[in-house]
Amino acid sequence: MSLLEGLTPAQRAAVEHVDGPLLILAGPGSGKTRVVTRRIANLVQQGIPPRQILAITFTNRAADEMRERVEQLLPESHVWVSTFHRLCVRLLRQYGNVVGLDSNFSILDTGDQKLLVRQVLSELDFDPVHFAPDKILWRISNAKNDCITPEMYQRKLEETIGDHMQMVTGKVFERYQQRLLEANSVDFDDLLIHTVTLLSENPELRATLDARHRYVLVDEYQDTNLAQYKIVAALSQQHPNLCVTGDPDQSIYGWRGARIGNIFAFRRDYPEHVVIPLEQNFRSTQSILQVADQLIGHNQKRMAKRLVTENPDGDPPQLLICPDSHQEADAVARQLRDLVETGEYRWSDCAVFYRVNALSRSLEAAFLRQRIPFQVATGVAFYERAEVKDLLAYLRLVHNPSDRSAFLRVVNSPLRGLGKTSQNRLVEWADREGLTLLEACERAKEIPKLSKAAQVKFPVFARMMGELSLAASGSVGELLSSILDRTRFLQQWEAGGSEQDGDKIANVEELVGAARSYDEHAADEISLEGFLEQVALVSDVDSIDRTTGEVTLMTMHAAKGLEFPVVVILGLEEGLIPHERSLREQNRDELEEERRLLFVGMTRAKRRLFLTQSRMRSIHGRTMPTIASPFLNEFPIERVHCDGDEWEFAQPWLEQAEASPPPQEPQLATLLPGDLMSKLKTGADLANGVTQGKVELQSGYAIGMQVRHPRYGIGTVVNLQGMGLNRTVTVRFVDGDRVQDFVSKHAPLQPIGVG
DNA sequence: TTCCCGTCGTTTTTT
DNA sequence: ACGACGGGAA
Repeated sequence: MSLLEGLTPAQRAAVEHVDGPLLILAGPGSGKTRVVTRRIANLVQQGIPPRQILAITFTNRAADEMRERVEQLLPESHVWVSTFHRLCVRLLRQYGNVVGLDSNFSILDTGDQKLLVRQVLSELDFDPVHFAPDKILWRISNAKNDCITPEMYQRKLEETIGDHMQMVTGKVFERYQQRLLEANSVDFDDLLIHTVTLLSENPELRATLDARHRYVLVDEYQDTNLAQYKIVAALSQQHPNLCVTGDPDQSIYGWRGARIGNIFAFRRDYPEHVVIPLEQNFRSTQSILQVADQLIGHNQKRMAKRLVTENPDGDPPQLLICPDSHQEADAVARQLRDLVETGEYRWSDCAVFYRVNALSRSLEAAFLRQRIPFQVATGVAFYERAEVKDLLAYLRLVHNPSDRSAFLRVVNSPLRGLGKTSQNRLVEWADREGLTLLEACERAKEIPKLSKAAQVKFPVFARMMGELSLAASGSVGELLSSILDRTRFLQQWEAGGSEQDGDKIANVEELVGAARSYDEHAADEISLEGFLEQVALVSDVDSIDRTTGEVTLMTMHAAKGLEFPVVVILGLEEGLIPHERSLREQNRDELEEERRLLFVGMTRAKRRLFLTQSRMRSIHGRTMPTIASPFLNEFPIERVHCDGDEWEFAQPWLEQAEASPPPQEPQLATLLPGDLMSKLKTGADLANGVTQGKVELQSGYAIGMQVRHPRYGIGTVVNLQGMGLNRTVTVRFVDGDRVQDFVSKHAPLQPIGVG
């Protein structure tokens, strides 16, 4: 098969590009993965050694998909496809000593991080109630994303009038970082910033890696933060064969430091670059694309760009309006069931997205009630269970004996009478003597004021840990079971026999199973490192399996990069979409990010798109009336009232608001150099030409008119609202009490006379 | 040292 | 409404 088969001219140009920097501006559904994988295959066909090609993604899922698709085109090619974080782990395992890390460093999860901040707070004598560890951690993480070191943070603090929280954060940051290094540990952000340091402070190493990875590809470039940007730049200096793909309209990670500007800066950074916009959408129907396009058109900071497709019109998107979240969930379940029962869709074709994870609950309940098979994208949940984390901490401690977080997690779990008091004495003494906690255990007798019992038990614990090793066990699975034996781990719950106890035992067994399957998979390259890395770097989205025949439930963030024939987006309400945090203090950028998020959600849909709005929603346990999302005024949509009669009360939130016209010309000229701008405008003009070709029809409906709908049968027009594009016609159908609004321009209604 | 109970805060999104 | 955390009792 030719690599160029079935491609548009733009796609073909991207696939054929070999040397030099390339920016692919890929709108949703534009066949980006297809183009990127074929381009990789083409590089190899042109004689470039696969080992010189490095593709970087954000999620494991994206990496797996890309790797698989490259393998299909080029079996046994072994192109390196990795996430940013894995890439960094790999570099740091090899060269981390330069930044003070031993190759067996541990990766802390958020729970460990929080605990560490708590410890640091207490060491520094700050009140953890007033200075919430979460918030401090958030600030530290933000600083790290911007490559700000503790010293820089402190210096900045001296120059400005920082608030109290900043001062505390500065102090905690410094000590936190020091503690991490002492424990030979890193947090997620460290993986990136240590790599940045590594590359910037070692010119020869940087040059070596630059030469080794001559062809670098970066997916979702609009979501890179400063650290990631620097890593990519460092690998593309002497050999700037850098290909980045992205779409500014799909930038949804600004809140965690992503800089949408990185994609605009590409031209500045690589003046000899080529830009290829992929604007044709192969995924969605016209009518879905139209609403998404109108929505995103309301963003001010944006490149002028239109979405075009040659796909059929399809069914118009609908807004399901429900009295409360319970009925909302039922309505969604019913809607999906209806679609599946037509035989046109399978459960696995359907997905439900929401802004916050909390919204999945009512849906899960409804799906259980109605016996609809579903899976929720929450992979981390398993690794967050206490018993699982404990066992993993044992592994971490075996692998990295200086891992303090792991030590403190397991030293008294299962309970062995080594409580807080004894632990504190141990830690204090170990710090004074400059020993690791395990070393201190062995010399427990020397610790002042330590109870007799603890003086005996600490060394016993240390001896047990000393006897555990991967070498002795042979495999991770075996190592785990010998940990289970030695610690009598399962005895904690075997006596109980309650349901929760059973769950815990089952979780432990599942982890052992995961370890054994890792052992098999890794074959002769079994390492504790490999297994721990695998579990440390999983994310929610990695757990979803498209082959199980189930409806998928996930956040809109997690949905990026996926597509489904049927998509439902829950909770189009102010405070939810857009999220209330983006509404505070008139933060326009955040509001635009919320709009992009909804845009991402909508553009996942191939054929059917449903939005929902519940008129009541309980938040923090209190049930409150909701306000419709302001975004609903930005595109026309059919409204379906999912409760029987309520519609007749002219509730203000039920009325079709005038859709506000999109602002004339998005202003982005300052961010966007002329060349790129003109190319994009051409595409936009083209798209405009297409839409302008359509003639605006007079609606031709009247109240009382009988109409026929291909799906819902015969009904009566009961209301008309709005003008022009947004003219809607409300029909009450004879069958099943259904009342529905149609955008009259698209309504598949056939007048059959006046009743 | 552990366990139980009451109080408090908590919610964005993720590698 | 729910879970985490802290304080007090066993």
